[in-house]
Amino acid sequence: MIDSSSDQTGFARYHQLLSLFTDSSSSWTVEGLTEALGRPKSSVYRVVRELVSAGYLESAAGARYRLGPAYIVADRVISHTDPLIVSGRPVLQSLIADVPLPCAAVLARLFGSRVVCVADARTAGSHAPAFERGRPMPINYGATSLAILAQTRGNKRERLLGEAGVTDPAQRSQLIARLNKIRKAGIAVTTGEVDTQLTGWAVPVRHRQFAITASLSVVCATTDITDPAVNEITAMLLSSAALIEKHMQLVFAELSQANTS
Amino acid sequence: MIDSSSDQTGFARYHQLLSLFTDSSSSWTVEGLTEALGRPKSSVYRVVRELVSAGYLESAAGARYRLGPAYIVADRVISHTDPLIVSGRPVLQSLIADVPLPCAAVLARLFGSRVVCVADARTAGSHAPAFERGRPMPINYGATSLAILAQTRGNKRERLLGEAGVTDPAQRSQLIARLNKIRKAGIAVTTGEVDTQLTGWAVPVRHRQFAITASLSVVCATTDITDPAVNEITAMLLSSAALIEKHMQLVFAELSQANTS
DNA sequence: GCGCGTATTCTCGATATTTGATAATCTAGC
DNA sequence: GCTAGATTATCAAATATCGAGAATACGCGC
Repeated sequence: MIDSSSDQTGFARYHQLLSLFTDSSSSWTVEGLTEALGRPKSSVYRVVRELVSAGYLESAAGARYRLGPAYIVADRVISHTDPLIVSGRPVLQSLIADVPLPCAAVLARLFGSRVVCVADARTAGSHAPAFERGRPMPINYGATSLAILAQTRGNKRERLLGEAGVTDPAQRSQLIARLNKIRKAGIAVTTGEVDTQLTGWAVPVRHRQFAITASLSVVCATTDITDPAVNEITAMLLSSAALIEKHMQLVFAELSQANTS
Repeated sequence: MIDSSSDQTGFARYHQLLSLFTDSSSSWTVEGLTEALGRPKSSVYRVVRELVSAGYLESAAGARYRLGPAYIVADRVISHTDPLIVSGRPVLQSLIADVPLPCAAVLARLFGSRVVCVADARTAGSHAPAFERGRPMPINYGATSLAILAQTRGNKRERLLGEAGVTDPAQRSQLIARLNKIRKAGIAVTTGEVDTQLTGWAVPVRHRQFAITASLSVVCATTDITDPAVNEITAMLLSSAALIEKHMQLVFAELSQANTS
């Protein structure tokens, strides 16, 4: 497979190669990379060597390469410093503790034209939802994604819908109607859209100055749900999201002060 | 601060900038980067823009930038596919469940001239050890690091000692004597070397074909320790390490088969 | 809304870097 | 030790980067 569409200059040269490493293709030989990128072996070797010495790749068994520990290190820096994650993590913990069912809590945000979970937590007996930390998911279904998409408008939303492949006009207007409802209700609820057995509730999480567009969700087995539990979940989600936003505001205020001093 | 020592070519140009983002300096303005890198604003802007569009950086409040979600996504790929992590994670869980004290378990490996934890687990009542996932630690003290350093020899060890700043001859020979003892004993034990209140036990974890040099540790509060617990911990560590190595061998066999078919 | 100061992108010729075919070297397995 | 495959070195041509300065976009206060 030869990718001749985009050019091979600047960071894209490295990014294209690194993007090839996925769950299903987690290690590559130089020969494989050569074919996938459509470039000569000597060039691929040079790029690989540079990435290895920076820790972004490392050599594995059988003349293969895989992603290196630099990512683990950077991920920790993010986990410790990202305002959304730092503000959200403790709230996720208390949220799953307070929900009266086995459940998972998910804090997710936009990444390009997809949604990625940045922090999650689960009670002991719960099922793992498809939204797990670091896994990019489609933006156009599932409560977690819809709660994010519902916050967008105008050009940005158009771009997202286009990149998500929502082209059919009927499908498109149906989705937009759904998003409007979600925006009005302040909460998104979906059953079996992402995980067949699970139901998700999601509310928006925002911070204007940080330019954060995110969502907070609770996911439970559909068969476990009771009416009083739904009421509790809804209330807890809303207050938890408010708590996260408030905490982000604190972080922001500290940062502003640090900047001026 | 101007860094004019190493050149600004190839991936290093991006890596140097990305390396500036740490726990204590998790967001930068372009002006700050300009000073830190000693390059003109227009060049820094270009590099930043490229990294933002790849998701390696993102813009934050107050004209600042921080590490982007690409790292979170890549970290998940590693967590799901790295043979050491995949083989080690379940073992860490059963290890902390079986140790009769509140404790943490740490799976760590070399990264450059430092040691990085790649997976950890803790029982409820335990203290968090300094070795946490993704945090680079010195190679020349603490059971976790020493168990790794003790596996090295010759030039590689020399390089590591040099880069760790072990230059004083007395200090150096003392360390080497320690490493030899550890290698003979098959286990490293240190008390209060990294965390003042904690004691760590660490055993080597290896895989020849994967070129993996790692260690598996248990860390407990020093005051909790009892003689029978020490015996149990030692035995469990050794059998757990063997289990991880065995599982990695399985992964390796599968991979080999996949390659030839 | 309007204007202002700052943040960011654009422009473009000189210059350093990347490129890639090939040769040389290293390495692991036998 | 030998051999096949993996990796690095070489070098002139092609190309991207560099950086100063101009132009534009953006956000905030009025």
